[in-house]
Amino acid sequence: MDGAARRIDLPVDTLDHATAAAEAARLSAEIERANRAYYQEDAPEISDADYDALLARLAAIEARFPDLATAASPTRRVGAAAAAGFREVVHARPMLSLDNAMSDGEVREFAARVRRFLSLADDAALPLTSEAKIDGLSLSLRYEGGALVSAATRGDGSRGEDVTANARTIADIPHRLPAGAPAVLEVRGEVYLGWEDFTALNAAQEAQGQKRFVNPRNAAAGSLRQLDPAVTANRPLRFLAHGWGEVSAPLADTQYGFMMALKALGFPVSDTLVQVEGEEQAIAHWAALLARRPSLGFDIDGVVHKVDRLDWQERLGFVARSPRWAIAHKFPPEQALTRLVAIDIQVGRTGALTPVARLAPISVGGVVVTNATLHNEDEIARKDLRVGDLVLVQRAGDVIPQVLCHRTPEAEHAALPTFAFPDHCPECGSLATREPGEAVRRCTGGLTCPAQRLERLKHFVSRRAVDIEGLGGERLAAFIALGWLERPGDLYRLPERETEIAALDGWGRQSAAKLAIAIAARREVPLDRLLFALGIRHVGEVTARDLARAVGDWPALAALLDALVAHDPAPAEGETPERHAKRVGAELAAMVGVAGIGPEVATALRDFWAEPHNRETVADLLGFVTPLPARIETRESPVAGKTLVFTGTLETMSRDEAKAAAERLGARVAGSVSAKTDLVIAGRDAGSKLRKATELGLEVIDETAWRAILAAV
DNA sequence: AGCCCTCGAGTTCC
DNA sequence: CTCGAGGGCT
Repeated sequence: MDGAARRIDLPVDTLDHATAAAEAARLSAEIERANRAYYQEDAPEISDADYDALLARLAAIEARFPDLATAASPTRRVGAAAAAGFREVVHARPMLSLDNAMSDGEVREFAARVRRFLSLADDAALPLTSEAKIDGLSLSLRYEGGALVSAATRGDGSRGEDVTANARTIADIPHRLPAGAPAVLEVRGEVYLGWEDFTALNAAQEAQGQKRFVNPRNAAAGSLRQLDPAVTANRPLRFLAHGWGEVSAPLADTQYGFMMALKALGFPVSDTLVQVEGEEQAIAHWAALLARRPSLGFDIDGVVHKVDRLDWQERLGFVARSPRWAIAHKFPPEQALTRLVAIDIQVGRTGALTPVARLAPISVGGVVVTNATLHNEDEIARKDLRVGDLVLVQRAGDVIPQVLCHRTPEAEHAALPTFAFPDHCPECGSLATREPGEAVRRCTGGLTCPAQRLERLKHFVSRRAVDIEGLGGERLAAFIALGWLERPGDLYRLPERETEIAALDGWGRQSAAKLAIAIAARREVPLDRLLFALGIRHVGEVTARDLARAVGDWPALAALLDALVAHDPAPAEGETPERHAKRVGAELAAMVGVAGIGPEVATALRDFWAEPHNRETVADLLGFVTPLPARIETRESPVAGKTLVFTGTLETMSRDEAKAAAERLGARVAGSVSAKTDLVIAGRDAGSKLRKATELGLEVIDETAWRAILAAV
């Protein structure tokens, strides 16, 4: 940003035509350069604010001298593209990630899990497919009536970026499918760059005085996310299909058959794809590909094994964000030795003091690593890490660097001082303590600690919480320093200061207006997100969602919280404080009555609400924000919203499968029978739970009736 | 009481 | 992604 922001701009209306033309040319060049840095190298050279300022200045000049506004001007091209940006695409079927296996043993466990879930014998045949896992980026191609209509990146799995124009420039991707293709077909695969093409691309980049790409994966990512498809067209990107999303008519009844059908339709399919009889052959294939890795010509980071039968895939379904019927069998990660230069302490939003290793820069698996988390004080002690040590570093799952151990010669290591973990917060100086039995040491400063205050606000605006765009850590910190921001409600007061913000260093009128819009867009927030955003201890995304769905809306939640605070029984005769806390915790959990919320979480909820300061913060926030009632799944099934209990042995499906099926139908599955149970499914040899259900007069059905419910939906 | 699984919290790279 | 903790099952 050198010069750009500091340059003193003359008012546009005082410029003569020649000066304006010169400045417009200079601005255009500067914007083009920034564009290249941002889009092609994924390495922005100037801040968004500075970029906005350049663009705004150029637009102002062009507005006064329209003849300077050529068709090629960045205000046209970038402006148009930026307005559209990359459109968001909602995936018809979510794009999931895969569970990882780091060893042969974990692949065998995967196979055992699958057999158990399907109620197969331990030695039953389990046909799998196995193929190399390419280190590129996932792409979903949607064809309607045989024509490519959209191409989207994975994004967060449910929503990705529309890169259709760029995908059309990739030679491996068919624009039209032959007759006979399904009316709707979503093909998923990987976009990547081969080693030779990567080397050539970097040579070309260097020849043009541009930055080299770090690795083929980043180069492919940067190339696909070009705003100008012409640039993508010049990059030799390749594509390999490995799966599918929505399909109007099934193409086969096995994974392998489906992939062959895609091949017949013109999609490139990996020549490493094979059908195997079971996990042992899959493991052998993994070993063979590890040996072939150096001669493949492109990066792979493991092998993917999938259950071949599609009817089994369907039964297995999904857990959290990954399918139960596939596993990524990773290759051993690359390791490297480097020097531990320092250990810094970071303070998180809960006050947790986290040690971070500062490392002498070292290339591991194609990326230069300089930092790595050390988790906590015990971890440092366990590995006996000392500043000055030579340490072994690897990138776990090829992403996050970790320090494995030190490899310093003993005499040298012994001479280094042991690391003394601070007992005071490095940010605010407050005492930092450890709860008995806990691994983390926490700053006790609470909101008086500037680090905690900032981290809590960062959490509030983060994508998974309230999701206010354009507010990063630095901007938040600046607002806090100005005294404009202390608690979440203050965020909604920022738009009142729009003109003041526009005048700040690094801001412009456009960026300030954009911020005001982003904030205004979040005056209605789904209750679950809002609850998560409050940052109550132990209440993360999932718990917040479960709780919000259970209570429904904000008044109901507030009533529950009030009731928790009101529940304050005195200790019984001779009851120790620990026992008392435990008993009350259990009582609170029972009051909440939501699966997954036990004594600890219930107590955290009460403690949060018992704090007058927190209630004020929430009241202040609700002056601006309307919580949207959590939408309750009202699926068309007879068990939606009901609590089910399975008992006895099910003959045709495992307990896990039954539970997953019930949850798909919107039911909740509990472990024990109580008055809250709506329906009991009794299998063979049902015992005490069935007796209790009969005593309580609950509805009880057998497995046949249960299957009928499943079949009816 | 002990085990397994899920969830929460913190972090890295770009 | 990993580790630790909480919750629920056996």
